Amino acid sequence: MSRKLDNSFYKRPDVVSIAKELIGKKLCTHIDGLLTSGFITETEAYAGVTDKASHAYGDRFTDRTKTMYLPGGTSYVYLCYGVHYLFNVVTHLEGTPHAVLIRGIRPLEGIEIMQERRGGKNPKGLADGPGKLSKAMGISKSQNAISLLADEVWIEATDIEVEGMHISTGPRIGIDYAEEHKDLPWRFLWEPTQ
DNA sequence: TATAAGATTTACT
DNA sequence: GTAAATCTTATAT
Repeated sequence: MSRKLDNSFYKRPDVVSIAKELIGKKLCTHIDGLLTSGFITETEAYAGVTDKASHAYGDRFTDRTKTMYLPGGTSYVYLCYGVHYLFNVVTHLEGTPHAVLIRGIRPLEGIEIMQERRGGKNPKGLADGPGKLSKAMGISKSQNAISLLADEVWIEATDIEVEGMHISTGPRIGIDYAEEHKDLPWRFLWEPTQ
């Protein structure tokens, strides 16, 4: 049974709400014939041309950022520091570079596969950062600009009780250059009640 | 054309 | 706690 999120979720205009609602959803990848999935625990919203922290601030349109201008429901995979891939979800309509950065997940299926991809580390800290997450799930540049409605990378709804989840907010990470925008509470973090 | 800095992680001191 | 790895983009020659 598929509970895959579709355009009615991704194409809404409020990227901050989408970022918050993605917490607790299930991120799945089916890459190189291997299935992995995990609960999304940490996201950040990037609000296109008006957000100084976004690559697309001021309507910058380059080979790298053009993916953010695609319609909602598209993946945006970006190579950071020349070393790590960061996975984003493009939202809203074509021509509006809104995106949600997936910063962390809690591994669910394919944990052994993730460990192997990450070099045999223990499950703790397997995918608790944007670069680690992408590596654990097999995401690389070949997953850039693909549809999240297809069968390679997608997000499913879950049965988690949203009301009961503890979601904390705070300023985004690693964007001190964004001046007055750096303190916006657009980072969402799921803290499970163990 | 060349240089600097970034939505990070890892290893070493 | 500090530094290195190493690709893309923006700014300066």
